Amino acid sequence: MQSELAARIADVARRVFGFTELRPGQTEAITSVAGGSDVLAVMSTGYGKSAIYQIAGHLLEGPTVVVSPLISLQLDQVRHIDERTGTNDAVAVNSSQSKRSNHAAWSAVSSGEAEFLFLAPEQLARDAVIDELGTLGVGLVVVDEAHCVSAWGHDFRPDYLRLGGMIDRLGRPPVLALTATGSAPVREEIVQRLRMRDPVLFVRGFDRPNVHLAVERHESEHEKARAVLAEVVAAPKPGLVYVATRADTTTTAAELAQAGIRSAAYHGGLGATGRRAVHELFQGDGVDAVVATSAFGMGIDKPNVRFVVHADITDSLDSYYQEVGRSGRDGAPARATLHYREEDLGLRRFFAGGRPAPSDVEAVIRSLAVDDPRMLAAVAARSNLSPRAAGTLVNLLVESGVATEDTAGIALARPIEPADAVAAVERLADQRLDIEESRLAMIRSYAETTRCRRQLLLAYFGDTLAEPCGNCDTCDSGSAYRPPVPASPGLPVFAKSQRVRHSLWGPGEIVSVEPDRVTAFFVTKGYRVLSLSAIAEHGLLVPA
DNA sequence: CGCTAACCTCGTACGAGGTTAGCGGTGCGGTACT
Repeated sequence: MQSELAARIADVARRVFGFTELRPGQTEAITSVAGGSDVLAVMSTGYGKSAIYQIAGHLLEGPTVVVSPLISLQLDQVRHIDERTGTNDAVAVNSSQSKRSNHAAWSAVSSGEAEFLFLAPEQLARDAVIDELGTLGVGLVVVDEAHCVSAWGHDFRPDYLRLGGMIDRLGRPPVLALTATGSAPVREEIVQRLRMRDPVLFVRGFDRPNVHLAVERHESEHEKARAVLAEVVAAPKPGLVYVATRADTTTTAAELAQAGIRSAAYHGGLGATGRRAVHELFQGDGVDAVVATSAFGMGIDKPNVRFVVHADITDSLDSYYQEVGRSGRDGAPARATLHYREEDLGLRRFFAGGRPAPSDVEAVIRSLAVDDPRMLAAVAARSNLSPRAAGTLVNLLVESGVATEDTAGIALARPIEPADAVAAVERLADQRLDIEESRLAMIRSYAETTRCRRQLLLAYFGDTLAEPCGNCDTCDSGSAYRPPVPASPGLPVFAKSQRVRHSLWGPGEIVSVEPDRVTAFFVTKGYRVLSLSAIAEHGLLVPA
């Protein structure tokens, strides 16, 4: 039975896609998906995540829906699959295409000509799309770049948080979630939001030992800018420079050009044409450096990126490692340097947002007290809010238990005073701010540590590196090799991934263990570092 | 939260120093216009 499936996998891989060999992890993941299990695969870009759903999709009855965050990414994937198979095996439906193309795509899927349908979550949120898919009997739902669920769902693209309900409405076919990065809390949130059932977890190709890690600390903005320029001028090319604002992409790119570096600026405001032009320049080695906001990167699979320089700190180690992961994919030496000023954390705090306006919460509550229909669009219209703002608030209300959402729409869980709803939403928003602040604290500890950076980074992602890596600045300077604080006898013992309970912060999970302290992630508080002696003294933390 | 530009105040009566308002990321979809 098992070998029969293995033979079918090998057959589809070779016959349909021309793959002669699959990598470790790929076959296992395909086997799990084809056997009907939910799967979360955390694999670096270039490892071959796409092959998993391409082969599994063909093994399962019914079309495969691929949820993908960017239209440009969807079109790349469609082209890629169609070129490999030499057929119209993949299609996309989105707002960038004409009605006619979208109609043709639907026809190709319903006739069975196309196996793969690429959609953004906003498409899947439309009733007409769900209804159409319902008649087709979707065999597999793939959520590509699944970390977007946690990174974007809460405020930026609220439909990401609603994917779980949408998949329910499709009759719960197997779900395959794919991402290149995922700390334990991010993985957990993906599983929970997508309502995955007993998911099988695959983690492969995460560490990039060839990428040298370093942090340079600066006092003044001016000094930092000069150091960034000097580093990029001297570095082997090509590479990426990440900055925090759109304005900085332009000024830094101009300064690099002045220094004789072929460079281009990139940010979300450029428009589709400008963005494509920079992508193509970079991909074809037409520039030495792209200076970009976080908009640049998803879908980039360029092997020879020699450096990723951060002129500003990111909002989390998750984002940082994702951006760093764009370097050194060919295995040759590459450099990742973070230029750090404590003051730069302020902008990240601002981006983390604040509490929603009480009047907006009240408007949504009042709109839910009115008669049907209570679909999101109607709620948005009645509360005089944009669909996005309304979606964010509805997500908060549902999560705080004030409202419920099912296929019939959104409703109040019970009658509630608007002021009480405001208070409930504010509690949740504050909790989220606490968590964001704690994620910031974790990248700050990466920036400020004197121990091995890679050990700290991998520990954050739940990986253990027994010895200092030998390829980061703290290893170069020797500070990483300073003998660790010896464990004192009589201190409590915790293990990585262990479930715990804190007397104030409730349930959590141990992220990493050091001789004198542990880092844990608490659902309501985010990351906290606790000293073992304090735990012993006050009995604050116990196994759950 | 922190930076910057623009304005204000004080006084060495034109330049230094203080105060404050505005701004800052990620993309989908649909609509209105050329």
